[in-house]
Amino acid sequence: MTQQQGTNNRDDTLSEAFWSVARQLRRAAVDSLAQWDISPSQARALRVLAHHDGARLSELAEQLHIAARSATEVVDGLEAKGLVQRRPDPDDRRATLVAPTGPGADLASAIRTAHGTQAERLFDQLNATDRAHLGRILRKLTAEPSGGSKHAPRREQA
Amino acid sequence: MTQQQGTNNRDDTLSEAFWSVARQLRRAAVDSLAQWDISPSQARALRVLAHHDGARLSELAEQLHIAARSATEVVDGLEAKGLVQRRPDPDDRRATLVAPTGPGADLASAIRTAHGTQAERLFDQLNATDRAHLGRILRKLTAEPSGGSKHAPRREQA
DNA sequence: GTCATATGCTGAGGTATCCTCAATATGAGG
DNA sequence: CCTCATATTGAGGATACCTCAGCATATGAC
Repeated sequence: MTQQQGTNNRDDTLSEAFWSVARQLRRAAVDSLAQWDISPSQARALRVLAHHDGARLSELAEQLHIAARSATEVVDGLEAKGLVQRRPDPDDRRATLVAPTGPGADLASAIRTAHGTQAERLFDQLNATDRAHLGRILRKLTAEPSGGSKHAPRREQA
Repeated sequence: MTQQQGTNNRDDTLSEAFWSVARQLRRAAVDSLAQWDISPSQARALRVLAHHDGARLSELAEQLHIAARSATEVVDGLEAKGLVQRRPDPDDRRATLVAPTGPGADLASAIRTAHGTQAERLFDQLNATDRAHLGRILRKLTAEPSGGSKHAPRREQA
């Protein structure tokens, strides 16, 4: 159904290209984060936590667009390294607040200072205009999934 | 303190945004490919194979920007579903040619016809201009930066 | 106060992609 | 034949996600 031909032949590679870049990005991230013995997803979580200076696991999950369970996992890793600390939320005893420790905060800024991982370097080859475009477009895409997906980490289950 | 205004650190979220979109893309792909019982990476490989109508494993790996070993794995999966077939390369007995079977080719076109998985739909919310921008930018990024290290064999262990 | 029900976290277990390292087989050139 | 490069794969692992079930707590209804 549908006959969106005409512009079809080339742009079917949009997601292909996207994946290629994603792979590169991942490799670059792994590579440059190796010196701190931290994984990309941990670094991302740490960044969020450092920025908010403490957040609930559920908030973290939401920020990262991952399932709550996955946030637990990431935080486990960070806590094991002593970079963050869990503490009970005084306002809700079900909840757990996670905040960077001293070393965690230091590492967060170290990473930030090092230009947010060399991964960002990948984007340095773009000029300002392109970076702006990319940022704008990506933000447009993240805005909303457009259409209900059953896999989304949303509580939309009957 | 040091004022880091020069390069405008607002773009420190570029890779963040990128990851978010990548995640969405993955979910959308998994979702829409589920009806054919095929995974995203298998679909990608199948597409490449259908396009070339038979390629060596190593060629496939190169096309997909993955390690040869990983290509073996993907092909294993496709072969198990009867979508592709291995056969010895008549020109080089070390090599294996992989080509889509009848059903495999059919599926490849089905997927293509269905607008290359709903994953592409994600990009439909962009107008033509933005899609063009995105495509151009992504291609610029995939064009292997000056880094030179293409995730090649690195047996560097001190 | 006591339910029912919603919410927050995590244990258990699973999937998808990718990787490196070390065989094994073959090809190519001395 | 020997040596070196190349093609594929077995073995084993890492990362980053997920769902489902279970428990603790919160909250609103009665």
